[in-house]
Amino acid sequence: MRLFSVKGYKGASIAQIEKAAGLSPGAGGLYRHFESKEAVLAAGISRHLDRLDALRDVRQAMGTLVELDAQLEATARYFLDELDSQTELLQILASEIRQSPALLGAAVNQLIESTYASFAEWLQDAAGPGLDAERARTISTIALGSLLSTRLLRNVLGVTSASVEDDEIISSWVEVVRFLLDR
Amino acid sequence: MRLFSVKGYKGASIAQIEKAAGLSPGAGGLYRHFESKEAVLAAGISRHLDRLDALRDVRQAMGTLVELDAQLEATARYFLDELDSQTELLQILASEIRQSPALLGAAVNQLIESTYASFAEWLQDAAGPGLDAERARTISTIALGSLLSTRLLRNVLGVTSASVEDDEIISSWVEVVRFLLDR
Amino acid sequence: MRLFSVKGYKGASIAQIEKAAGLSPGAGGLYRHFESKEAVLAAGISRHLDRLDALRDVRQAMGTLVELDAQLEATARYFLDELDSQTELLQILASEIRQSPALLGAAVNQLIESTYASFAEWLQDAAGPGLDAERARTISTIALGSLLSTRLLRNVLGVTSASVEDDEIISSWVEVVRFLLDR
Amino acid sequence: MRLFSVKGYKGASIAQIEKAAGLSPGAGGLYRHFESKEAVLAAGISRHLDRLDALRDVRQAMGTLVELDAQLEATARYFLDELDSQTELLQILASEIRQSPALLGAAVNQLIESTYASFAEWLQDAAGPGLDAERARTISTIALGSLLSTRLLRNVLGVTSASVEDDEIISSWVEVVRFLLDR
DNA sequence: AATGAATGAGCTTTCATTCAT
DNA sequence: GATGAATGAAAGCTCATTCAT
Repeated sequence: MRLFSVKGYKGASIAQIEKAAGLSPGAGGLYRHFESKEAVLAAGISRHLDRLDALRDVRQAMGTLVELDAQLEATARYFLDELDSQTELLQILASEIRQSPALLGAAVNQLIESTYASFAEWLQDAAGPGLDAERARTISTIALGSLLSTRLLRNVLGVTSASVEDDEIISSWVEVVRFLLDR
Repeated sequence: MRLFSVKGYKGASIAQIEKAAGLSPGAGGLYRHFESKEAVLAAGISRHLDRLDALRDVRQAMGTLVELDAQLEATARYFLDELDSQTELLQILASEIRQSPALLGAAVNQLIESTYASFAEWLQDAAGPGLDAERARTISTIALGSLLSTRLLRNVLGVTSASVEDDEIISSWVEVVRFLLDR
Repeated sequence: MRLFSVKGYKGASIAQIEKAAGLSPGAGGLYRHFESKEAVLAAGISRHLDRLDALRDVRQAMGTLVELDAQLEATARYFLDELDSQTELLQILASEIRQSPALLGAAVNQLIESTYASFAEWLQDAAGPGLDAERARTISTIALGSLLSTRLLRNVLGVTSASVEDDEIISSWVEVVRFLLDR
Repeated sequence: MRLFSVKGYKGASIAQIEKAAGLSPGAGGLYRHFESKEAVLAAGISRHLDRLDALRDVRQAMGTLVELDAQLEATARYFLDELDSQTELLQILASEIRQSPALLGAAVNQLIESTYASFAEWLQDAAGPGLDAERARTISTIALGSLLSTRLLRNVLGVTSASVEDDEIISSWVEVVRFLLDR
């Protein structure tokens, strides 16, 4: 997966993968373990997805925190950390989604959709019955999106310049979510 | 550029590019016009960048609008439209940045950095002297990031599920920026 | 011919030849003047051969000299000079003779055979009736060959090391030819 | 090496080499054994050079012969035979020396220089202290050159016409060397 | 289970040659 | 007479995949 993320699916040759796996490069030993190159990618994606169950429920980040601000801050940090730990997967998805939509489409949707939905649900719980589902969904999109964009820019698009500190982002982000909830 | 964005740099063969350009595929006619395959990409990136001057100054979207809400809404719509019109470029950047950082690095930074900086400046103008540069930069990152993420998800990562309507996003986004400015 | 001698027939492209001839490279302007690439080589060879009439008669080198030693020395110097001035042709012949034997075979034979024969005749004249044709031919081969080899080594095989001065060679060579004649 | 000598380095395609080696032409199977086309030539040259140790010491040709004439005749025949057996190498050298001077330069010098030097040393031994090194070197150049030229003409330049029999050449050549030594 | 070797297909690039302008 | 452009063919080389050992 590291090779796929760095060199792209086409750019990572079977020989390189074999070498990285401790097999003799170019000997085809990989085919004892995978049916084809595409199966290697599929298996890698699948393994990444298994680890993603965690991200699906952003709520768990809050643990036993009771204060809203603390809950939100924990959520933000957890979300950013999870995105960072999934950098390889995101890079592969961004590169190959248009070549293998069937294989990768499910992965993206699982990664993003369930996270957004989970946070929307939490928002509704936190705000009480005054917040309808659609609006909760909108707030979730805006709120998580502003965090997500920092990671997509840095980890996927390779933007290095002019980044704002995470602490700055998070403290303003907490205010914004509070504001959106209170309204 | 369409071929590069759909199939990736390695996946788009010279023969396919020639065919798409009306040349006989595989005959190398392209080399009368470009020195190498990489030069084709460089020229395409360069041409895209020339068109990006518009995006650099998000302020121009507001035109003669005087009311703050209207200004912000125009800005949001303009930003989203520009991102949509640069879909190809974003897809290529996301796919190839790790292979050709020298060639593409400038493009990403020009596209993103100048836009963020420009919006931060506008925020300072709108908020008056109470808003320092660092905080303006933070707000710009959060605000534009939440819009940007919708486009990166849809256009780059291919996320199709569960998108919220632009109108919903924008109306909440305007409120958020107002809140951040007023505080 | 310079290009052919330096890069070989295959290595010298039509575009390079056009450029060297002041035509725009790759435009095919050369085909107004020659029917094919091979015709360019043929014309070049032909032009070189026209200049070779001189070499055919080594006798002319001696001019009005009467003393045998002086005649021989003049012959040797003339022969070496001619070989040097035909370096390009020799390089091309050595490189391409096996590809275009029909085209180039005549050239080599004209260059060498007539020279050897001419010197053999002169030897017979100089030695008087005691020297039969076959032996004159043998002496010519040995004598001219020892001069020729220095040029083939240096100009065709690119041997740079350990060459003996021409003056040394020539003075011993004159002695050798005298010895062969006198016997 | 046969292909290189007949068609030249550029003219011998990888596909032809593969075919000649029993591989399926154009499949690139050769690249499992050589890094590049140039490496094939380098390996071939290197293998030829290993066999050239013999030629370096022309003295060995004389074996236990005691009579000078017999020694010289054996030397001449040995030298001519070695040159004939290195025809391929000489043809390649003559064709490609100007394209790959680094690769081939060593080969020519090893082939020629050491042979000339070795014969010069033998001449000094045979003539006694009256023959200084420079003159021995000159004689070596003239004597071996006259033999060499017959092979370069025939094997490298493809001259077919008017060759003198080896026996004729050798018998006169022995006389010449004797004369040069005795003087 | 692993490897050296092989192969069909395809890649980027070069080139001799042609041709409308 | 010269040129920009085009093209069929072929070059060197890479690679996913197969297979006997």
